[in-house]
Amino acid sequence: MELALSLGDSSQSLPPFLAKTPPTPAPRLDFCMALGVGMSGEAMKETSRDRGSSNSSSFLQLDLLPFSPVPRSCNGGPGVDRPADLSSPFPLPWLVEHLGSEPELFNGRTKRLSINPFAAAAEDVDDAGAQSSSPNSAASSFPMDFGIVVSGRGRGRSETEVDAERDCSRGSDEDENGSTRKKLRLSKEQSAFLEESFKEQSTLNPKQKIALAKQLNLRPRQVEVWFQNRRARTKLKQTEIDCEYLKRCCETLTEENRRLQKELQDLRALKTARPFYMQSPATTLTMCPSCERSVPAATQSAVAASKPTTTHPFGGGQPGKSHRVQGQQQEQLSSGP
DNA sequence: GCAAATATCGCCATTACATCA
DNA sequence: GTTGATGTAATGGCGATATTT
Repeated sequence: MELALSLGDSSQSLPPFLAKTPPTPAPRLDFCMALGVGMSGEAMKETSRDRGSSNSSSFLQLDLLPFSPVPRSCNGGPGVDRPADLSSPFPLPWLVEHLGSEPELFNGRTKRLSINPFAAAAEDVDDAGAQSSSPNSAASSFPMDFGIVVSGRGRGRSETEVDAERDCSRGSDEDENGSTRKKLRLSKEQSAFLEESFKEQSTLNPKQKIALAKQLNLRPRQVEVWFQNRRARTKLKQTEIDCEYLKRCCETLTEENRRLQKELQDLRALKTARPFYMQSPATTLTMCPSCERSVPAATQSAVAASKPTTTHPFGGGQPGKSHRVQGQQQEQLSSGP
């Protein structure tokens, strides 16, 4: 599954695969999301390691969040409101970029596919950002002090450097100034956009992460962490729902058990009062599927005779769901107090 | 072809911080 | 102004998987 984010007039400047969807009635500036579907989770994982299959997906364009932020730092520079992507015939450069791309070489050999596209993307993003992005730009639409710390992973950088960078981004408690990094809260717009992205897909491949981070003026690691925490919240909520459901099931079963115990007690009392009733050979009890009460087969057959289409003594339920209780209940009834 | 080493990713538990009552 | 509760960004560890050596 592919998720592409683009900023600008959703009715224009779309690649051919996006042109399938009806354009918005009136041109306007907003976020566009291109979502490639038709791929399983495993396939998606696979795709994240091999971006070459992007063009086999079908895409769906979504218009999202007209209030979504338009980081000025992502566009052509000070005073330019439209992002650079708008001028491109393909507003989803990272998507187009890998249509038919070949595995790249690193130091004379093929690098891991999971690294290369990411590296290339990071480089591209970095390149784009280098000329347009000002990490701590005061002109940013976000009331935050985030910088795009999209690193230059990829060609020309060693894996050690890449690793050190990830470790740095994952584990460091100190920023470049040596001061303890404060916890930063995402703006409502950023959270809303991430939420919309999460609704479309709960995991991101490296390129989507980069693209999303660029759109939101966040570090890719922040996007990654947000999705991880969001998945955890979803799971927790689902666990609570499941727990509640099981609790209700338990209560129902407890009540049912209580009812059956009482019924058994009644039957035993009945046996004591009318012992001849139990002298008949192997009485067959049938469980009513709707009311779940056991009834003697005599009653059942009498009713069944009048309603030949069902074995239900009360005229309801399905024959196949009736529970025939033989022997065991007979024993239970016989071994009463 | 196989095993060890390495890289990457997601999940999880936990911490740390911001916000609110 | 202080405090405790709550929400959530961020961290570190671990296992699974893929790739490289």
